[in-house]
Amino acid sequence: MRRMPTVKDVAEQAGVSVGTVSRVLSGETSVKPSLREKVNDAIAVLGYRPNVTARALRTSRTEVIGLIVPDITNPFFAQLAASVESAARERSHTVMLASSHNDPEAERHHILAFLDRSVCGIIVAASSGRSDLPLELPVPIVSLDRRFGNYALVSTNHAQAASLMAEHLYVLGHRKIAYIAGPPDTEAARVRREGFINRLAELGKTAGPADVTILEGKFDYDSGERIARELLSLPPADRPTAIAAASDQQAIGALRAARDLTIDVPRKLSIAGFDDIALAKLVVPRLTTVRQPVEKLAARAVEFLFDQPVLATDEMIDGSLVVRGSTGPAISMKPDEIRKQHRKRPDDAAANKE
Amino acid sequence: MRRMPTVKDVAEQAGVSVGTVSRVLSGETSVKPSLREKVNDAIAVLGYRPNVTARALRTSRTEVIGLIVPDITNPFFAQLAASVESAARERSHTVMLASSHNDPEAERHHILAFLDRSVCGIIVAASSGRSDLPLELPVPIVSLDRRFGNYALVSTNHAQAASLMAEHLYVLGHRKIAYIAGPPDTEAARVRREGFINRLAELGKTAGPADVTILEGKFDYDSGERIARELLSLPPADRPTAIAAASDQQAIGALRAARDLTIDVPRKLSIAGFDDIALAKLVVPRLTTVRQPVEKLAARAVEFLFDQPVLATDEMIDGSLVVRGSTGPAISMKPDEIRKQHRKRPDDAAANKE
DNA sequence: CTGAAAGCGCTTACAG
DNA sequence: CTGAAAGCGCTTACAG
Repeated sequence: MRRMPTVKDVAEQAGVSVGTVSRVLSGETSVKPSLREKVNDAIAVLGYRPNVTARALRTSRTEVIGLIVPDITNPFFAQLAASVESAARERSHTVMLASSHNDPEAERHHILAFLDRSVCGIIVAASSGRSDLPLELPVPIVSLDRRFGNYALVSTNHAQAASLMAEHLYVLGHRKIAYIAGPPDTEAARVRREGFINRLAELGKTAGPADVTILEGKFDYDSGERIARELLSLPPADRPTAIAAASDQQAIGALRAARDLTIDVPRKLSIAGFDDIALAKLVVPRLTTVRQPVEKLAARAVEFLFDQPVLATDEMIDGSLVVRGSTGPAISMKPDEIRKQHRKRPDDAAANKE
Repeated sequence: MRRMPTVKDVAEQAGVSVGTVSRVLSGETSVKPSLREKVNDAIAVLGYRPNVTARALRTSRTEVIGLIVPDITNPFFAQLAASVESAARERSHTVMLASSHNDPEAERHHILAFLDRSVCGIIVAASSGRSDLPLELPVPIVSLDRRFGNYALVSTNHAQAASLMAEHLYVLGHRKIAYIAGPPDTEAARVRREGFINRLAELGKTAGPADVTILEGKFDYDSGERIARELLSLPPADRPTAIAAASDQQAIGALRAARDLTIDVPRKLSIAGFDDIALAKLVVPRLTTVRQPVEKLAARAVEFLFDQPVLATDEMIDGSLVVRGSTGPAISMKPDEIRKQHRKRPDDAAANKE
């Protein structure tokens, strides 16, 4: 519990003024090498570490980035948080992480708390609720994955990514498809959903229309399981042959439901997710999904904070299809029909992994 | 980007001195009600928010708790982090979260960064590597789940919890058991492992010894999958009838391996985990595991910071067995034998869930 | 009960 | 190139 050494201590030890100490600390080139050396020695001897609080007060600038995610318990956001931290570290910035528990009130609270601590920028993956901040912010802010207020958004190209999945299922011969959407008050959920059905509609003109049912839920396991259970308790003739979900968690929940009802995936039912969380390749069968470019997203969001406010435009990064074991040909289709379909879109395979 | 109002602005607006403003802010009772009201009005009018940086500099005290976890991407720690945040919020404290990526160097770095920001206390779930901090800390620090240095530890009673699992498997008739341990440089891994084999040894004296093989891995999915794959590629006669893992992630990896080798769980092989992460009940079959009392752990760790340094003794909280579908009777055992075993420990059922 | 003043540890014009 | 001094926004003895 000793008192920490200050610039004053260092100055005394080195026989210079505090101004000089401060200058070598900030790397000013104008300091005479002999003094610089003395100061550095003193710093080493005393084990001096600058007081960032004092520095922040003086300069009203810190090297910490505030990050808010809707739910740190969601593996996608955990991954995103880890990636943001890495990206920040590369610029030798620290990140303060807060979880809003999908509560706009908590979100607002955290933003204010960050501001109180004079973070140098804020990245927020918005909660589902309608959120807006009245006051003008003194620091750059950017939305990540889910738009917050009207701030610029760095996200996966959800429409493109979702269309990849629509295509995949259509080409496999599915014509009766259920889509488990995310909460409609999130932009990502809306865009994914539109991307999915629009592509399906387009394709419908080429090789026969597909029938798609949309069910809304949250992004979590439980929603997926509950909704899939409902869908699958329909008489077999009315059931979809494929279920696409707006998140891997939902898809894994759906997998669980199919399993409980002893419906064979992918033989009788295809299930696909969105995100490509670590778990996707561990479930049985392994989950076909769309990969979000998490590291790139995180890196761009961090860069955004530094580049502001020159560019304030949204940025989208393409997702990629990852085909694994949970999707397969539609049951009603004969093998040669499938082959025919596939020939129509030979580039599909390029996007696959594993 | 407006200048934020300060105590001085509030003082002017209210027609009092800054000292008085500060006093009403800190809730001092000595302020005359009429002045207090004026000040509160001024605060409201200006939308004043105290500058926590200045306050921290002056008092060298903040209301933020630093939390370091080895890997935020691990669902157990994500859950732990969320719980710590809740507990902190109840005391109107904020938490700064950092992930060490299991790197003692990063861990050290983060602790110093926290200290630089004068957090009021630090909770650390230690990385696997040998970690120690030379300097005396100016704030209380407590280990959570995994001991850091020599600091007091709040953790699940790993020995008790692991013994619960040993018992469960033994009673089911398993006599050839593999244990996937965690990294031996973590205390939790060592204690779980000892708790498991000790209890098995004890039971061995009552109804015949059990043969247990120990394999070491990390706590993650991949380790579990890799180790299980090795184990299960032995000739059937040499295979264990049950695999217990030191984490749910390992167990889920093992489940995956069993599935790939088309070994029926729990018919031919029982698999059990440790933690009870959200996912445990979603895998197929649902995972039998030991639940760690995450909320209680988090709450105690936070309290610890406030009570320090009066008590500096370790605190352990019991875990509980959660029996689901991934464990069953050993294949070699006849049903009536199992029933007999179960009668010996009728209290076992009380711990079960679902 | 309240105001004036010192000081937390820095940084940064301003002189020299 | 370097030192002395002001000041960031608070809190808290110290007077009165």
